Amino acid sequence: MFSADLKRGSMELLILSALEDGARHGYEIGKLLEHRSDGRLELRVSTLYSVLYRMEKRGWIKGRWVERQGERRRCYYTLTARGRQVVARQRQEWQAFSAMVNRVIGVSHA
Amino acid sequence: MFSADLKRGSMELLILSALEDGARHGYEIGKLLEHRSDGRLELRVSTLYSVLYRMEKRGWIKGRWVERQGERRRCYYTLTARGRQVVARQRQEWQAFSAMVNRVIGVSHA
DNA sequence: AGGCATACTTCATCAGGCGAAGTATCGCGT
DNA sequence: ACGCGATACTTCGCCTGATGAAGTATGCCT
Repeated sequence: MFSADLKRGSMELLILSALEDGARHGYEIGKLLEHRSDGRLELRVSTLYSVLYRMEKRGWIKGRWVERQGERRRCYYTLTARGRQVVARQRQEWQAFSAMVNRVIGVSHA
Repeated sequence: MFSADLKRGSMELLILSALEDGARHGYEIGKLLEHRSDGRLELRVSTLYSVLYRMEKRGWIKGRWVERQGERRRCYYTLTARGRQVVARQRQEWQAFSAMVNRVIGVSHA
């Protein structure tokens, strides 16, 4: 629904924010974010997993494979200490940025 | 100051919004946006002009060269009818998007 | 004359979201 | 038993758009 370019700067933050209240696996993160946005945010699987792999490689999150009887294999991700710093930083940057844009594009520049 | 990825989805809108109250040339647009954002938004010249060329090719804006005695040559851009539609559409999309993100990354998901 | 601001141009690079195609398992209805 | 949709993840190549770097040229101030 929203353009890819719009999402570019915030995919990491959105995904990280889904991990703030505990471990989740990829598919779950996707569904959660779609739910939290009332279906307005659509996450493509390729995007979702590529962001997760990238963030794990950077040490922001840590994945743990869980295989149980009668369940599909899933990789549960948790935030690292570094990841917590990153999400705080990105949240702050996003809020400053969105406030700035909203102000600059706002109506009254008379 | 803000990351390139963050800016990705909003450069066009920011620049278009600078043209809503009349014709301006490239350099002027850059300075205006920097001023309106209290210096927080830094526009690179290469970005600025490439966005302008792109938008003109798409018919959102129309450039007009002005050369006067004792002045440098400047290209003044104005919004086209199509451009007015685009800026309205992009503003709406941006506002919906930023509201959605702010809500999704917001603190309380207990 | 020198230096800085003004004003625009061109081009190669790079990262990130996405489409497409694939693998595999589980549960449900018929 | 069989098909189908949902679950869950993987890989790869494409395309777009912001950027850095380098360049051109002119006007103004000292």
